[in-house]
Amino acid sequence: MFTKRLLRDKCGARLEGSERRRLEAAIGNVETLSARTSIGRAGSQTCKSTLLVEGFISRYCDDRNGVRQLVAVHVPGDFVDLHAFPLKVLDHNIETMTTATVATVPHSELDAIMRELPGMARKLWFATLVDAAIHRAWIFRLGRLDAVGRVAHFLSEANVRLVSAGLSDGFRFAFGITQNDLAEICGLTNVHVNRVMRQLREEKLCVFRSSRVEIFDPARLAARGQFDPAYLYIDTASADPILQPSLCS
Amino acid sequence: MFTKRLLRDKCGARLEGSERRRLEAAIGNVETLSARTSIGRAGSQTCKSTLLVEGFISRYCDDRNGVRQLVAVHVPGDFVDLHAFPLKVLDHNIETMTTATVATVPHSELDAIMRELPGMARKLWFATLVDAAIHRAWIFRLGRLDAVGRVAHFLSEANVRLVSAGLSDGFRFAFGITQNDLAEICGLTNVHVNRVMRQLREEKLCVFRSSRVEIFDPARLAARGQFDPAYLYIDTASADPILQPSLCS
DNA sequence: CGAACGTTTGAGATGACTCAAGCGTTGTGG
DNA sequence: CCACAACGCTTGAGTCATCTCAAACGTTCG
Repeated sequence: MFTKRLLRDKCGARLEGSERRRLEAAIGNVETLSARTSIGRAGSQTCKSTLLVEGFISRYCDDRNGVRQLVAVHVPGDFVDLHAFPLKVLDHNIETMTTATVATVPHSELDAIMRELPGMARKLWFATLVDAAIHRAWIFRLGRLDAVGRVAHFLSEANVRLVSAGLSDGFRFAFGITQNDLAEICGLTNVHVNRVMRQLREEKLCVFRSSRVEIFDPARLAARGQFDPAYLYIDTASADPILQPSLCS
Repeated sequence: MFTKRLLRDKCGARLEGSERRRLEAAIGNVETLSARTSIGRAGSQTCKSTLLVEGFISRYCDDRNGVRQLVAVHVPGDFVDLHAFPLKVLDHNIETMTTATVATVPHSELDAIMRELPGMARKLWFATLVDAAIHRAWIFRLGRLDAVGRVAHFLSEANVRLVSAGLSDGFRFAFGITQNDLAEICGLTNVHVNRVMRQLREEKLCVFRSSRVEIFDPARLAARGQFDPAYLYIDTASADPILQPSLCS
């Protein structure tokens, strides 16, 4: 089943079996896209939303000179552009960061789901609000942390989200992005990200090599980035305890 | 009527008369708070949401040393913490920036409204997604603009939002915040904000004096901050054309 | 009138940037 | 299977934007 991570821990409550089945039935098509494929452009109208099954997807704004600032990174299980369901018009661009498998859900199906399953409206709304909470954490990261702190904060966030998705054991995970992507996430230059990575390596906090992140000390990394996972609204009660170590005490 | 600006231009469609009446009927109490009064704390549970009638309210995160990063500023008509309705737990703090009049809506009333008026769920959801779009613009501002650009971008945003609320004529508006607030919004120090304001004054873009902002050239200010109002999702068709000049061509 | 608060200015320190070059890895076509 | 191109990573040197610390000034309000 290609949607086994579907919205896991992202709705404030587990999806009921019937809800998950209905959502999966709503999927129009599933396809695998190569890295750096555009999925949506700022200003464009849209009548479908995208579930990320595998890989990573970014949302970003271009500045006047074409320099990017990422505003979100999505992990498998995320409803990448569910906000486009009410908004209809995108205010930013969406692109695969890696090879990615995506499932498409027509907005007409979402309308039907909201009519048929009264609890789903609240759960889908919740999922978009978690995205907003992550946006707030990114604002904090850019506004108040230095370069090392920003990268430490982002990698801590990625780790917790990937643990929740079942794609990290809490210490290492596959992450096929580049130092340049990290720069566009953290509001830095790729040159400086490189120096930051060296520092994180020398301080024995983490390494990022050949598309894999290894975190030697999640608690110290989180402390360096002032990371507190509360904003991710992961329901620790419903989550598999083995996959939910206390990373940030 | 203290809620005449209620959610104006924030729902993707105008509120119907019946919807506005129902929402006003849901208001529990209205009170005027002095500046710097806390309305909600990170980590706290909440069972009501706040409509801002008059004044300004901030949402912010504290860093380890108690330094603030604002993640949102609300203008009259905003549903300040509507996101707390689905989320229930706050991930940040909320505080008045100025003397402010607020109306409180219990979540039980919002539940009732969503049952009674089927169109409202979508409109309230929309309003929270506009907040998220503003968050994204703030991420862009912090990640990719220099100090002058950040302040120019924020003041351009404030101007357009206040025009929409009927509180700016497109060139000047009352804004009872301090340079230190501006610093906490733009991820700068108050000393540097002061130098930025001098530069904006010398370049004849805008002045901020005795709690009033005057923008001499909205288009040039917007250009300096790479500001494009599309992310505010203001429905220009339904807005009063006199209050919606083309500020950022 | 005095206290509290916000604004303004200066001088020196520093974190991140720019530009430039070299190195390592990966994938591909001859 | 090698060679080369493309891409990403690494390092250095010099510059610049913003920060820190410190002090003085202006304004508001009780």
